[in-house]
Amino acid sequence: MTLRLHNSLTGTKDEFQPLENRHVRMYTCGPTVWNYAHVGNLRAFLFYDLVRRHLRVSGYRVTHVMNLTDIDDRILDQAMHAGTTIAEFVKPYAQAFFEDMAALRAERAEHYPRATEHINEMVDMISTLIENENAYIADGDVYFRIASFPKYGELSHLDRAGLKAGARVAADKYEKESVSDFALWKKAQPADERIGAAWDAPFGRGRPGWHIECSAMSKRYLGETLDIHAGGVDLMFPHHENEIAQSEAANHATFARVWLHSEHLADATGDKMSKSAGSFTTLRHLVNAGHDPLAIRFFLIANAHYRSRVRLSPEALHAAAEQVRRLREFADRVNRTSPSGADDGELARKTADVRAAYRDALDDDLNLPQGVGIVFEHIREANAALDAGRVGPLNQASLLAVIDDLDAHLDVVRAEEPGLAQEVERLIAEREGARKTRDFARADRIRDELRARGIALEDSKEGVRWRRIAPAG
RNA sequence: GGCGCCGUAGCCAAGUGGUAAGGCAGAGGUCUGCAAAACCUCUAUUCGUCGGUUCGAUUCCGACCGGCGCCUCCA
Repeated sequence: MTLRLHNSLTGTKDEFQPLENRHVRMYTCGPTVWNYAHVGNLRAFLFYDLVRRHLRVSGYRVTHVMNLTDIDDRILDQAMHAGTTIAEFVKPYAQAFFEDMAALRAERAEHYPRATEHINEMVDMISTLIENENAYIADGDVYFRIASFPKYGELSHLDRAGLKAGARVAADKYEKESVSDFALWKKAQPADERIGAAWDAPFGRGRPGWHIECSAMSKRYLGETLDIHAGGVDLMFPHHENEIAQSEAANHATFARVWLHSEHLADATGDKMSKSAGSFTTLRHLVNAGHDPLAIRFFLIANAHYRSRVRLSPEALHAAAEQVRRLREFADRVNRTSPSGADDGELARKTADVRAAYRDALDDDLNLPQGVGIVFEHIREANAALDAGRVGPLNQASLLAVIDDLDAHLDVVRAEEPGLAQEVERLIAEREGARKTRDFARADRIRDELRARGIALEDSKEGVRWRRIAPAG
């Protein structure tokens, strides 16, 4: 099967074909660094990670750009209150974003452009739009003239005539020609100067509107036409719609050929997780509550398909952690096996089928949950074969390949575990001594102590194994 | 009001016009000094409700009930 992706523009799963052979240009909407990212944001970012990983697995070279929005109204407000410049205010949150991404094992994008470092590109694009009469200046602000772009609304399939009258459309504060026209540039206010949020431009000193950064920066790093543009569903309108209008009006070229949108993460009550609504959870919250970042990663990308809503719950997180544990357990076991007998032909055939089915699941609009199910089913059979000693050298190699296939997307199995503390080794040896003298009370006491500290012991024919678990209690 | 999504076992969840993957939780068993891990068995005659199309529908169509999203802060 070839890769098919659900394109929001067409509303169907379409066969994916980049413009340039074997090379994909992808732009994804990154964080606005005005606060810590919440796990809903992180779900979208890990979705981008899944896309790029599967593209690479599929043999493409990927140039992936993810922006950091380091100027917007919220940042201005917060910096103003904090009495700092926007650059200073944003710093810890930008750093936290990269820390979160690393903790969740997201691959790094090729570029992480920041809005404030690309003011020139934005000014150039706005100038072009003004020249083309797609934009106009009104009292020092610059607006995009939606009436000049007939395709407007094509992505979100919104009929502007049907918009709820007055819904969240602020009363005309400026001299806009139409309420739907959106700001490309906002005139500098005296307070903006104090916090480093104003720049010179031919059309007046000010700061960029929200949408223009993505149009300008994607062009700078990826050219006029993107193969893939991704983001959360809530960005479809107006953000992505506005990006299309700006870019296509300025460049006279298709902006993005495939649009991917990931669904929301809901909070425990089932409502959308949202900062403004006050109900959101950060990665830090979950980690402090004892959740393993890798279990969180699994939950966010493999518990449900990216286009369906998921509800964050302790039960779901626990189930994810158990699945990660089971995968690691299996990989470890296959690694430890020293195959003695001949290969099992039936097992070999099934393993090959599973690898193909897994690949097909991912090719079908990145259906990782289905892929995971396919692999787990095989793990049960493989474990049974392992129990029966029916695993030969080729079987072993192909079982490891199944795990590698899965881990190319999941990346939770090979992630290294912390080293074994010398004290733990000493305690294990001590317990072995006790067991040899059949002093089981002492042996059990040592095992219980380790368990309380998050180390589980397992006795097997090959010796004592240990692994990290959530500390008891 | 406009546009759209969802409703599958106790929980999470995949899925197909031909008779329900997988995981978690739970019960019993094998193995073990006891455990753990692993495996085996069991846990939805049924996919929100009611109609329709069809030889056959969870899957297509319609209505209804329930939950949710977007309609210029938002991943």
